[in-house]
Amino acid sequence: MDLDKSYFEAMEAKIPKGKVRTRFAPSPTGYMHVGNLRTALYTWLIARHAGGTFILRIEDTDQSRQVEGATEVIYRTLAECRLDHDEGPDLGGPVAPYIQSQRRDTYGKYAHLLVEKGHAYYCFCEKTESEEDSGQFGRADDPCRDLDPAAARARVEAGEPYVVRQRIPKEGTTTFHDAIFGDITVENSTLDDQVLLKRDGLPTYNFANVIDDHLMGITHVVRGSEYLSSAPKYDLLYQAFGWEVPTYVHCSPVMRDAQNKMSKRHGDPSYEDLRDQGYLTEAILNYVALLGWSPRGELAEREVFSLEDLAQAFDLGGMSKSPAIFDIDKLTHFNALYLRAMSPEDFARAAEPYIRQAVKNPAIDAAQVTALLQARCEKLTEIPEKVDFFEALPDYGVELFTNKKSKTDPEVSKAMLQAAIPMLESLGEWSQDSIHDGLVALAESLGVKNATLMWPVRIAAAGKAVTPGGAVEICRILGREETLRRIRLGLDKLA
RNA sequence: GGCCCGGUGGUCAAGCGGCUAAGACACCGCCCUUUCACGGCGGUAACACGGGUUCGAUUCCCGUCCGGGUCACCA
Repeated sequence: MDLDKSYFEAMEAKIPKGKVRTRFAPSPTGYMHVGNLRTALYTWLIARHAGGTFILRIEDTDQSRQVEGATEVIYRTLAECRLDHDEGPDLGGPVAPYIQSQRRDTYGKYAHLLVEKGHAYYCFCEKTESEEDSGQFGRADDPCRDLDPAAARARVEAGEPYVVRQRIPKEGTTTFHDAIFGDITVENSTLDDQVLLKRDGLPTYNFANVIDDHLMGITHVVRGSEYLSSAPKYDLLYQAFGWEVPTYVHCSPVMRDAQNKMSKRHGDPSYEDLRDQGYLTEAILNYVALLGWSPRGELAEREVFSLEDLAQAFDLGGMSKSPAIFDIDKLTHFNALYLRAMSPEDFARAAEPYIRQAVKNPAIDAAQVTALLQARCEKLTEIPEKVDFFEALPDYGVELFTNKKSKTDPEVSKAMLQAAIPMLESLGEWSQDSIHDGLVALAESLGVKNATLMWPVRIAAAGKAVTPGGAVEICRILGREETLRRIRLGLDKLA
């Protein structure tokens, strides 16, 4: 083993100091689920709130689980969500490389260093079945633990396969601190001599994490609470190296229901799935931020936060210890809020493609349609089905002409439509106001309520019971000719 | 099963020894109205249970129950 002191000194020298540094460290699975996104968001928020540095690190130490195009999904998602990183595989940085598979030598060196220090040992056992039959204790009494160091080193140098295991004290307790869970103390006897360096020379997740977080100068380690129980072993590792322990921030999981986490396996949506379902990135981030974190003090009642607002308001004290169930209805509500908050121009730009998906006829003015839609849709993807009647009159039944509230039935409707035709034909200009005034005046002269006339006109014009906009808007958009054609068609049905 | 963590309405949650226990989503009414929405107003609905500590517990402690996590040469 060459334990070149200067190597470690050089590594230490590169570590940036004095600023908050956080890292999002996904393993490339090709799927960015909501829990992942939330972890990335919180990690980013901690950095930005403090004016610190946000780092992207790819954890690909599992040779058997590589997924094609997986890192692209990560880059894409972070970029779309505007969770920009300052250092990473693509950008480089002072502590490059940022891909674990490219840091292999480093882990090996530190593993051997730890053996040298006596806090780890070489293990030549085939597999770890001994844990099974060691009774009460989850930990094996690994025979290699007490091998003579010199003898063990000789076997390693002779090329015998080995793993490096952490030497956990048999006695005593270890207490570690988490920013949201507080102090947690465990008996060392419940901790096992975990593998640090695998037989293939690559580090385990736990080891690589500690090494990288230290060497990259990470000050806040944000991760899922499933790592809570391995955290004491991390502290022991930091102690063994004589390193400063970073602040741990363990996040409770995002659940699909009371007992299951969100997962790809269950078909739960990833960020990109949600986006494809018509959810706005800002709405997703806003909602996800509030799943497990809530503002406190005077902000306690506020729910709408832009990314910038979040960066300013975010604090670890507002984080929840218990799991949160993902509620698509509430996300939908946020989406509707964001849709309505858009300027009419922005909304029109976003909505037009969806309108054109259903309405090809260039005579239909998409801009006029979007104006009707803004207060009426929760997701952009529901637009096509709402506006398809502009393209083609649906085949509808006469029962639609019956509405008890506006006192209309087929008989009344027939009279209304018959009266409407000459009026609409003689209208000077075809505008919102002229149609509206004409119809209202007609209702008055006929001695009926506006609704009694409007209902059949709208039904005849649209061919469906529920429409965005009323009779006037629909007629205006359809144009005089098409409106009259549809009303005559309605009359045919009523004949 | 051992160890660790958690437990306020269906959901997200505020609360951090004294409150008629916020707010939001969903749901249900009413108003507005040219259908549906939007908007406005109102309503149903919660401190898991049992012991302590205390003048006083949702809040602090213990136990029970329930839920989650973890016990890999996966992350």
